[in-house]
Amino acid sequence: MPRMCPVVTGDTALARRSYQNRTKYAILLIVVSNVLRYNMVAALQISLDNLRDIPAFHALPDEQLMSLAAVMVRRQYAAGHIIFMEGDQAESLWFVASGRVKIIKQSLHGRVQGLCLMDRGKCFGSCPLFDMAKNPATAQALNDVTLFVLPEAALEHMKAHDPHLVKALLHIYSQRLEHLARVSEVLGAWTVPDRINDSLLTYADRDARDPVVELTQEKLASLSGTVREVVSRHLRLLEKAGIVRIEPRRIVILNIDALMPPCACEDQRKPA
Amino acid sequence: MPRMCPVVTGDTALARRSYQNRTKYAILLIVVSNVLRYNMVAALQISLDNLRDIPAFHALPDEQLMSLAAVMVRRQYAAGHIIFMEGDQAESLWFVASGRVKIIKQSLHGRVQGLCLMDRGKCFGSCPLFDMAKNPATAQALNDVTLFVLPEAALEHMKAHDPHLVKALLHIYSQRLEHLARVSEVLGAWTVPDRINDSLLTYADRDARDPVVELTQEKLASLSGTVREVVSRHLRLLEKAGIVRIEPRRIVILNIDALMPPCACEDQRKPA
DNA sequence: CGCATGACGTGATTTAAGTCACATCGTCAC
DNA sequence: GTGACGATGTGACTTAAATCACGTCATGCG
Repeated sequence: MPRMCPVVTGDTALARRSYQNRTKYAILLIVVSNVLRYNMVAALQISLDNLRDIPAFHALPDEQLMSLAAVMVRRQYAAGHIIFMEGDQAESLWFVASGRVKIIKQSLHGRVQGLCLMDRGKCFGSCPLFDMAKNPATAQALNDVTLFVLPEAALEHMKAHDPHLVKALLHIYSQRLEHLARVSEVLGAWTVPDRINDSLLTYADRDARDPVVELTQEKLASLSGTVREVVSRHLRLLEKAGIVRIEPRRIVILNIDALMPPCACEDQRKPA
Repeated sequence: MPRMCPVVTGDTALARRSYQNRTKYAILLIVVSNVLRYNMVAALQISLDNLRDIPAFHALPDEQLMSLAAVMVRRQYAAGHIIFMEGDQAESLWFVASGRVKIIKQSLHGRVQGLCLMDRGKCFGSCPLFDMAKNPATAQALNDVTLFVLPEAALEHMKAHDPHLVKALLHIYSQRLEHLARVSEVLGAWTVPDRINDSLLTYADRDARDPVVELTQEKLASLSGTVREVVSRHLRLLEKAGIVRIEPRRIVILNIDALMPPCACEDQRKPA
């Protein structure tokens, strides 16, 4: 049977040992991760400036920020740790202060489908906001990450007393909905190379003049719904065409226009 | 270049004439549909009983129902008509009174990826609820359909005055989010036959003892992210195995357990 | 330093699944 | 009845992309 694939993270060693037993290893890793997730490093106070860094809170008056700071908690996770799992009881709303968090779905066969990445300022963990009982997906720290946590109880209180803020959060989730719809389309209707290009664009850090994607090829593959080897080969093609430069654990985009999705360009097939 | 595919609806004739020109026909159809969508048949009053049929409104006191009935509008669309298009200005919240509506994403190449079906009682058109500017996907009448429309203005009013109802609606969208996350996983990590089975389960009408899927193979293919021929072949296999019975425009499920997703059954590969 | 480990490159092979090209049925309109 | 058209069945072919099996190259560490 086909389509078995990379395990949660860092599976090179496992892969080297055994391909047949991947499933078992996957299950194992999930269990291990479940333990790791309580392994946070610290829980400290949060300053107002910290909160102002988060777009949703940016325009809030100081008094509201202070009440938020009083109930929110700072947590840190090491790279690879599972923050919450799909199917878990939904507890709180999470904000990324630094680092990146990967939102994934894992089919029990061990295959991982990345849904999106959350970086600085983004919030995730939709569930309590919607009265959702269980998390719809898994969140994993991509690198070392600092999160601010808004516990469910506080959120409940906010829903009743601060509709304005709730509205801002809902807006964020509208984008989430849109993004997921897009992922579905891309996975269903695009070719794999197009999907890889799209992921490059989506996850590029565009601050610099040469945008950079700080991801291993493994993780890029998961976000594109494919496997490492294919990503590797496709990137090599792009590099030969002068569109990207491959560096360890990162890809530098040299010609961003060349990656633009096939929609834009009417027809990339031979015109004749 | 591969992966070109079924056009919006009823493309058999087109397909017969020309495979090469599909793209052009697809674009054409989209334009045509854009005209058709204003072609609703009637706009009539709505009774309280009509509203009570919708789960979200079920527990509402009469007075609230009456105020809803005052602002909501009934519309009817013929099979195949586009109700709204991806990218359109989001105008209102829609409820399905009868018939079924298909939510789709169309990549400009003419390929259609079905996201979900909405049947009686479901609501769609998330957007105004979230302050979303544009529709994230397209809605098309699958068969003749009657819809109740809650215009944006009324919704705006409701958001301020009836938090309880808004909460109920948000809950619906939490399920939407969950469903989309699932679609993404399924498209990215499952094999095509599994995806078809999953679609059969998802869209079966389970009221009868033998559940029935009232869909053409074409539409089933779109919902599964594949093409008609593959669906046809796979269904034939299922029929030979005694799991379904194929009838024109519908599939009768005889052994629903046999369709259950691969997750459930630990391992469907040979145990040795 | 050696060795484990994790990231990446690549050829060979396999196969799932899309594409093409017709054929077969109903049924509905005229 | 007889086209027309829409839904479906199917064989033959093609190919994108996954899998397998290694090899290379860094980096960290006892």
